[in-house]
Amino acid sequence: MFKKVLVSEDMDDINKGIYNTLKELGVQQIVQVQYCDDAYLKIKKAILDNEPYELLITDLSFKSDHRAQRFTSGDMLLKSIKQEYPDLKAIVYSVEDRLQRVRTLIQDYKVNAYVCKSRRGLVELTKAIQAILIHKTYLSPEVNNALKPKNNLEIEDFDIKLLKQLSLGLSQEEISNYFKERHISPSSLSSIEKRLNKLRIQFKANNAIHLVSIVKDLGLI
Amino acid sequence: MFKKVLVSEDMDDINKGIYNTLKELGVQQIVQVQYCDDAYLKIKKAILDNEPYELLITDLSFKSDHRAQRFTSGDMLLKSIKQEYPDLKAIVYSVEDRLQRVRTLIQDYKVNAYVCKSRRGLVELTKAIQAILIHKTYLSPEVNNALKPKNNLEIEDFDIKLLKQLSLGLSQEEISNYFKERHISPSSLSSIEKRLNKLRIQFKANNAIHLVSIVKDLGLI
DNA sequence: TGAAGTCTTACGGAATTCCGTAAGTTTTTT
DNA sequence: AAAAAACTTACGGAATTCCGTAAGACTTCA
Repeated sequence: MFKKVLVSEDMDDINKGIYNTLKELGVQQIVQVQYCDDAYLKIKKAILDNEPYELLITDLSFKSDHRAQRFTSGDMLLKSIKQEYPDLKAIVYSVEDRLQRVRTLIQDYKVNAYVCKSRRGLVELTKAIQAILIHKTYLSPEVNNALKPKNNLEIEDFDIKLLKQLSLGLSQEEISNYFKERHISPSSLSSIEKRLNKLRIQFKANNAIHLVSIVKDLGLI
Repeated sequence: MFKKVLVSEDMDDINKGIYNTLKELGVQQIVQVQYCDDAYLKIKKAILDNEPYELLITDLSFKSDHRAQRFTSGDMLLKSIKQEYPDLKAIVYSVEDRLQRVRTLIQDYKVNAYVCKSRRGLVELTKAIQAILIHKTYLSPEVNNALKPKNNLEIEDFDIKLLKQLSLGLSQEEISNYFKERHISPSSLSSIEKRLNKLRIQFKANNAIHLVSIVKDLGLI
């Protein structure tokens, strides 16, 4: 378990929750700040003192007040920190769930986990920490599909249905009608084509026959 | 076991073998004739006497001699007999192994078994009799595929190769070239098409995709 | 809200498959 | 050796699939 953790979060009550969670996880040294600038300075200082933080947990949005700040948001803090100290693990803990923002943080800033503040937020935070301990990134369920569309195969239930009917000998037009009858969307011939084309690319199949052959071997249908 | 059996066969030594075999099987009454005409008359007579034969075993080819005959071959005899008395069981016991002739006898004349005279001919004959007793038709191994091409799968090595390449994503034209390179015949696009069409019909597949799906499920490829 | 992105649908042309017909070859049968 | 059957190949048109473009609806983003 991490020994020294920095928490950057301006809301007192939330800070309390995080603190308790970290204590329960066995974190010995927990430092909390309410401004991003403070977080930045503490991280710098700790490194100079040769007692670096192992993990940063930060919110994204901070209420602005009379104090003028260099970093007004968690994004900016993370960008700088991760550039200077790529090895420092970082978790975003925020209500923000816009997928593109999540994507930027994970892919560009190399944040290690993204946890949405929600009813189960602290549980998710625990999972995130445990994931990072074994060098994995973690996304709470609300934003779990932020990365998938780009990289991975996002084989939906729909795709399985589609491939299944295809393997049963229906033509693309018949599948279209089949879906229309059952009010499964999308159902147009054009969409069927498009989806199959996507699947062909994903599975590196030369044609529909090859595609069905591959997914049968994979046990998908 | 059959009680009353008629054997129509013009070679003495073979007659002897059949006789012994039938005796061993427990057939009580065995009548042997050397002309098809005699066989026909005996069958007629027995029915009139209300003591009909239960089984006819006949050769196909008979040496012609001075006696003019109405039926010069077993085929003709069987055709007439089966037309008049469809219930009388009949076994052809012949050296003939041309598949088409076998097919005609079984499918058109409704002969119950076809046994090739060979080294193991009498063993096969025994099997045939036992099969007929449980109302099954029997074909000795030499001609066992006489019926299969029509009904069943006569899946050749070629077909497997073809289906395999198809499942690997090659177009029919690519398969054609693939076969040409490897001197596998037939290799023309037209032949590939024709063969696949035959396979589709055999496996009741709607299209090539369906076909590959089916043969994969069957474990053929 | 306006802009950007995604999803669904439509359309058209090229490529491929599907299917019947038929000619030329080879094998089988008589 | 001639006839019949089966096999291979070719050809042409219809149907289907493949593939790029694009418009309209909806969602997400700033």
